[in-house]
Amino acid sequence: MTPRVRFAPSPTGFLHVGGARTALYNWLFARSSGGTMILRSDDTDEERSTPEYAADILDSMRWLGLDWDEGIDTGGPHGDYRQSARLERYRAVADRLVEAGGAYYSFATPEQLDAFRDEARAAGTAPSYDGRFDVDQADAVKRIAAGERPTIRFQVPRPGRTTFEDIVRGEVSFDHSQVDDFVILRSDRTPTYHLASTVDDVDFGITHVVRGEDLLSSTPKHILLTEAMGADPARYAHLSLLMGPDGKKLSKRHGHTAISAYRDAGYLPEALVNYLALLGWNPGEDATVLPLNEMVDRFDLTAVSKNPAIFDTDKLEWMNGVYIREMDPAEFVNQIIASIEADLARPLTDGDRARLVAMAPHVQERTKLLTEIGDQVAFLLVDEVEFDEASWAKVMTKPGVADILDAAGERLAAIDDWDVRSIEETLRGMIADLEIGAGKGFQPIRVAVSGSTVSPPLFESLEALGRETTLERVRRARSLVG
RNA sequence: GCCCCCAUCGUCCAGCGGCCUAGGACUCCGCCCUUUCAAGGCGGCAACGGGGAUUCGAAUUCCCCUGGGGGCACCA
Repeated sequence: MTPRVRFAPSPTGFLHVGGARTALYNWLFARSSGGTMILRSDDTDEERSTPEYAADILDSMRWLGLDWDEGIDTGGPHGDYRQSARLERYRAVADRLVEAGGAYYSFATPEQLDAFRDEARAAGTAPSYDGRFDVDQADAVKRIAAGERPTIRFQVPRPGRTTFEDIVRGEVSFDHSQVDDFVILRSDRTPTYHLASTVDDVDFGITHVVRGEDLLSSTPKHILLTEAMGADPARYAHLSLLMGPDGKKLSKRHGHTAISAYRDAGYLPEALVNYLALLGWNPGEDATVLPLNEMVDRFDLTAVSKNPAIFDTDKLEWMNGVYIREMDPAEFVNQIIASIEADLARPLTDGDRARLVAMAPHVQERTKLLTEIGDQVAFLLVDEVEFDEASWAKVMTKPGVADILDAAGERLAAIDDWDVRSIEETLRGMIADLEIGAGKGFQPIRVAVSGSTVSPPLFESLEALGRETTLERVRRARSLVG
């Protein structure tokens, strides 16, 4: 039997890094085992679900390069893969369970339940509801006819115990005294997560449930429900959760955790996916940077780490730099032109484009985030440079700067062919004649043309800038030096 | 409170009874290269939470403690 796995996000929020990692592990498992990847929408919470979140999840999945064989948008043999479209099915399962005696109408009030839980807690026993307020099912029909709206609860066999072999954790066991008679159908006859999710897993033939560890203690419920439906439970693999830098569960408090926020911050999907994969799995042979297709070859669900992992942006940033450097140069140019036009909110002139194209390879080498490119190349696109205060103070107030700028202006003006080679030759000749070092001789020119002590390589920058602009900027800086 | 999971450098991962004076990557710090900044090269700092037990021998097995995480809803 070929594996069938699913990623089943709830459209009550953006796709965040934790969810994306779960999706990725499901995807890697499917692709490495010749299995089927299914994308489902667990949207039974009408209140909190929104179309915007649903769209964000799809967009983010696609952006990351994670596709699916069946599911929302793509369809498949099981019809609609959104739970909101399958409500009748869940009701039918719940009703049949009541008929078969595996579930019961519950009229227990919230007050009763609260009181019971408080007492249990105080007594040091498990606060799991065991049906004690619903012993009498005989008049359930009458009460319903009279207008009461009960929930339907699953009857957990007690005493009892559910034990299963988790693929990443090994044997896990829960005593049924810890498992409450959980609600499967609410009083408004909408299904709870436990019901909808389990029914779908059974109906869709899911063989492996790969999900977050937060669902580990709900697993007995899902196994019990599956068995009550007369089906064989899937294999379960519970992934440890992702934490913030403070060791706490990753949340909005740690800043943006949405995948789309990383896209906007200038990360490459390849880098994000690579980094996420390494959070809890190691491909062996000290491999760190490896593309999705190579991960597929090496992926092994049983080798996934049990430790919770901290989402650490330092390493992600480094990896992003690696992927940027590995990018196809032409693709890099396209990316930066698009992103800079978006920043400037205007189309680039032909001259701007030419300058960017010339500079691109040198920028590509020193970029960690796509979003920082704008600053690096700003000097190529403005009419007049703005001088960074610290840079000016550091180099332009030194003695001899005026002479250096004068000499540079003079010699650069005399160049016949304005290219890197002659620019370098000229300026090196200048510092030799002036008997000064490269640092002392070149930094004033750098600040004059770029506004900062930090810039892409000098000779290449001058070439890209063009003779006129270069000379103009050297003159202006010279006049400001006094 | 009850239950479940986890425990190696600051972080992510190797290690699955002797090969460990614990390895790699990120970060950080030096040095080299160098026109700045990066990149790259070389080097360095840095960890088996504690206590028992098993064993000739434990990072590796078992138990307890401690610590961290998760769950205990008519949310998912």
